[in-house]
Amino acid sequence: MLPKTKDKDTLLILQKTGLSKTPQRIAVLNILANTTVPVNISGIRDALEAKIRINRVTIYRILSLFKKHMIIREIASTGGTNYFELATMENPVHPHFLCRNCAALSCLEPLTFSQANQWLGPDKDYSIEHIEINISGLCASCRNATKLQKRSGKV
Amino acid sequence: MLPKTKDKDTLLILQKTGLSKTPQRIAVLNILANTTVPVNISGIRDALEAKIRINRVTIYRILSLFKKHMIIREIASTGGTNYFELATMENPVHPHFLCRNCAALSCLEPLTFSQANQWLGPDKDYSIEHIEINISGLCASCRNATKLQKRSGKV
DNA sequence: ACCAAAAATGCAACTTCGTTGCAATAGCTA
DNA sequence: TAGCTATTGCAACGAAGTTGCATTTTTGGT
Repeated sequence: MLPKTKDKDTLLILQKTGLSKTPQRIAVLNILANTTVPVNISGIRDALEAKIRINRVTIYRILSLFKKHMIIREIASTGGTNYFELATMENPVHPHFLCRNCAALSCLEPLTFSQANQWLGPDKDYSIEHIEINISGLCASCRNATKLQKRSGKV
Repeated sequence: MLPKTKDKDTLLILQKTGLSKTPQRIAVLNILANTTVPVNISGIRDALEAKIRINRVTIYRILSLFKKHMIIREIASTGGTNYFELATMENPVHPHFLCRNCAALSCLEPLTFSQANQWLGPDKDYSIEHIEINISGLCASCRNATKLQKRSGKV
């Protein structure tokens, strides 16, 4: 994942995004910036517990705010617990590896599809058992609906 | 997804897997076999409501049983609601498209990584905004731990 | 530095989700 | 069909996530 980020940098992220610099937001962002692996909500709560008094509702609100502003990415995983990671230019979208035994989620090297073939080569340090590809965006009908709305001036 | 499956076929699936043919299991399997898109739990509950009296706990148990026996696959999606689809040889692992507007999940053609490059070509019927790749299996340390356990005869 | 407006947080309550233990019921085999 | 075993239903529980509202904190202008 990312190299360790200084607290100063996380303040900059908030500033650039135009979000107010509250202690809670800084704390959450610091956790995401200084972890080597993506963290899920309970991991974030645990990490915060030692550092700051924060309501669990606030964590949810901060995470969805960060996600909305694309400061962080959410990583889906079967079983319901999703993970979060910092979304910076130095940390582009990349595959993840979820161990079915210890449930640890680790980051793999970013790869283009053309690289993927050779990348999925012989002996990697994981036993790959399942590859899941999820693509999202707008389906045809929603895209058309959006266009129509724009034409007619609706929001 | 799959072509419509006859009720007879779903009975065969249970039989081949060695699971008892209860009305509840047949009903759940029929829903998964006769949908054109993957369904999430609430979709399954809605579809079942009209057909059979079934406890919600039973649905969870049946789904995890089916998953354990690899009759179905679980598809992760950000936001927490996961989807399920039939896992047959005619329906191999394939990418999915999640519309961020209507939340409909549809199936894309199965593709090898080497095909992916050209497949992600110019005008598709989706606006692709995000590609998520999740790979799972065993990480190095868990794999080694498993080996050690096997050697020493532990389960 | 201070003050007012706006924004963010905390709190309480609520809904939904998923799980577990146990009793009742239904499926399977002889 | 009788009896054993597996499955389902039920009740209860804990965790997850959301919402409305009161309180506190940021922010920006003076």
